[in-house]
Amino acid sequence: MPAIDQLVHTVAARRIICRGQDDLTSVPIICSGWALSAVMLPDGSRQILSFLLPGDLVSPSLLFDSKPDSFVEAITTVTYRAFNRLNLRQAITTEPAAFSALARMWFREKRRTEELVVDLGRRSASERIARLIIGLVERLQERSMTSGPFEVDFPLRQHHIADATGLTPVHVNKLLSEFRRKELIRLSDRSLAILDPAAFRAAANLR
Amino acid sequence: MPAIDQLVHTVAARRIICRGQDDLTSVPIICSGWALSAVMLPDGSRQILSFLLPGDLVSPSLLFDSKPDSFVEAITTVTYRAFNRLNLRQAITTEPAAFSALARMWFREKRRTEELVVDLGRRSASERIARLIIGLVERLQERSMTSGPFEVDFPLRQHHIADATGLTPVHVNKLLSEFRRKELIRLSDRSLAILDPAAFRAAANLR
DNA sequence: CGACCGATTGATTTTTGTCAACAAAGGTGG
DNA sequence: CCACCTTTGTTGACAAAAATCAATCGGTCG
Repeated sequence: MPAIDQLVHTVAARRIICRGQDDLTSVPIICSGWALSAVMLPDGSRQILSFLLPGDLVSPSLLFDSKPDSFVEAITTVTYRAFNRLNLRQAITTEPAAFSALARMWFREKRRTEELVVDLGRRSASERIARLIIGLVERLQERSMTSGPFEVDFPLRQHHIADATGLTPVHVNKLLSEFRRKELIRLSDRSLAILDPAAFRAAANLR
Repeated sequence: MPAIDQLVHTVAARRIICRGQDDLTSVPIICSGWALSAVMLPDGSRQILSFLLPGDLVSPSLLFDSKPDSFVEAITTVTYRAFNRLNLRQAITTEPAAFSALARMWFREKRRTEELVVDLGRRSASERIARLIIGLVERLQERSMTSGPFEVDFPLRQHHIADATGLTPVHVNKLLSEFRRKELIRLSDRSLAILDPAAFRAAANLR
């Protein structure tokens, strides 16, 4: 990744944006598109830690250090802006506002990661999938990235859902089919609609 | 939890030290004993997020905010020191050394949580248990809390291991029995020894 | 003593993964 | 534009992993 500040970069779908091992001189912020942050295991399987949407800092912790075996990959075509790492770090230590902004981001990320731990540790496969979808829809709503009341563009493949929920793609497929059969959601052609929000939240064990 | 700074508090095993909902005026640091941080689910099951050993700050994020449904519980008798939250926060924003100390703690915690995500999402039950045990032994070694080369005091009950690894106590029991049968570990009377470190690490898929 | 907690074990069920086959969609190079 | 190849989604049969249920037993603590 080039180190030039402020320049907008474009990455095609399925390409890697950065790896934990890279010594990063810049911190990317997503401008458009979806990305994922994941850990690769030696056996070839992987665990997605988070999905990154426009406005997301690519791992706040990258400000300080990198992480082994973790990487960020584009799901759709992604554009991002690279900010100078040292400059950001400087801003954080000198400006209180920047510091608390960072603290808030860290906080949100931490909370999301811990919710993921709870989901993976203590919830059923269908709960995990439903919660993942609802969480993403809520984040898209916050960004006004909706195409209808409960309808959004949804570029994830079933294997993304599998890698995020700790399941196999085949099993994800079967459970999504079941959600469709029960008319809780509609999902086709990269478009998702939650048809029965109340019932779907119930399936996710929310509210 | 009283707000008096620097005072050492004592909590009996199985008692709650603090809850996320509490508006905390102080931040506890464990002086002796083991504690756990966990999330409770409505159905009564729970997910342990981390075990706290002497020297650990009870959730660095408590410096800024609290978290719903998460709580800290004593496993053994625990003593902790309560530090004033605002003072600590002040120190962090004014002293660079304190700031980077906090950043490092945050970092370690983040890394551990993400490793937990990977374990829960992508590893088998026996790998999870072995990794949990090895991680704890390593942390105890760092603190010189060992009673032999690969031997430590180990106050966890099987249900603690179950709640940390997202398994049932019954299943944990069976897998621990298998580790014992294979003579990888010895575990009885709150004492743990890793008899065959190489084989046990292999079971954990480490190194 | 009696109640509870924790560990253990076996039988059985549920959940999830694996394997295999196939079809639709989409991109690529000729 | 077509032929080919890869990716993605789908389905069914079967296997493995883990949960559930149930019973027992030994401590520990009022």
